[in-house]
Amino acid sequence: MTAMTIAKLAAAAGVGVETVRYYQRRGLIDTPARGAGVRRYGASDVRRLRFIRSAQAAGFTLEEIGELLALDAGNDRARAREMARARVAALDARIAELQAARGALAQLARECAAGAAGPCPIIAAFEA
Amino acid sequence: MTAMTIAKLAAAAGVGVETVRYYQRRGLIDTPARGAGVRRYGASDVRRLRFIRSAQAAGFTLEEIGELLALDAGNDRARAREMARARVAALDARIAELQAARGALAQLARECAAGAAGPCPIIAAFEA
DNA sequence: ATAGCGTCCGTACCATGGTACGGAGTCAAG
DNA sequence: CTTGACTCCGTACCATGGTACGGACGCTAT
Repeated sequence: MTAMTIAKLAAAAGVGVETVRYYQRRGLIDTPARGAGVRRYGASDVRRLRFIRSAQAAGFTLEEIGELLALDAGNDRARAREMARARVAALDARIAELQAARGALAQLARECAAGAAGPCPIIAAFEA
Repeated sequence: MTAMTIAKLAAAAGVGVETVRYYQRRGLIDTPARGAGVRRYGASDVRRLRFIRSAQAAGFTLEEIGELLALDAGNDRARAREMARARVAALDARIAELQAARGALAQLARECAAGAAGPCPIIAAFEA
C-alpha cells in the first residue's frame, strides 16, 4: 500500500501533480528517496496533503502550514495553541464579515426583485 | 466639498493613493478631468471606493466589482440579481467551511491544552 | 527490446491585488 | 518667486499559490 506514484498521490488527495511538486519545493511534504528510479508515496503522504488543504481552507498560509507541520513533529504545544487561537479569532472576524456581506447582498437581491424599472441600487445596498 | 485631492480621497476611504490609481487603471473609478493641473474628487468617489472595499469583503473580485458598478448605472436587474444570488450561495458555502475549520481548530486548542507532554496532534485535529 | 506513458527537475509563466520608483509638472505657503 | 510637498504617469516590482513546458530518464506492456 506504500507504493503510489506521484500521480496517484495527487489524485488521492484531490490536487494536481504540479501542486504536489510545488509543496515539495516549499518543504511542506518530504520528497522520498527514490529507490532506483521513481519516488513512491504512501498513506501518510495522502494524510499530509489533505491536512494542507484543510489548513488552507481554515485560512492558514502555506508558510504557517509549514510551521504547523513542524510543530506536529515537535513539542512546542504553547506555540501550537497560540496559532490555533489566533486563527480562531481571525476566523470569527472573517465569518462575521462574510455574514454581514451576505445580509447586504440578500437585501440587494430582494430590493432588486421587488422594485420597478431602473437600475438596482447596488452601491446603496452596501452602505448599511 | 467636491474638491479633494487624491491623497484626501484615499484617506477618506481608508486606502492608499497607489490603490486609488490602480483602481483608476482598472476602470473601477473614473479619472476626473483635471482642471488645469490636479484632479479633484468628491463625496461620490469616496462612496464608490467604500463600495469597492465592501464588495471585496464579500468576496467579489475586482473584475466582478467592475461589472457590478456598470450594473448600478444600467438597467439589467436580472443580471444584478443573479450575481447577488450566486455570491450569497458562495458566501454560505464559505461560511460553512470556515465554521468547520473553526471547530477543528478549537478542538485542537482544547486537546493541546488538556494533553500531557509530547506534540499536539495537529494533523489529526483536521481529520474530523 | 522498444514504444509510449509517467516521472523528474529546472525554469518560466500566470492571475490577483496591489506597492514602489523616478522624473516631470503643479500648487500653496512663506 | 522659490521651496517643498503633492500629483501624474509609466513602468517595474512584489507576494501568494500555483500551472506549464521541455528535455532526459525510468517503467511496463507488448
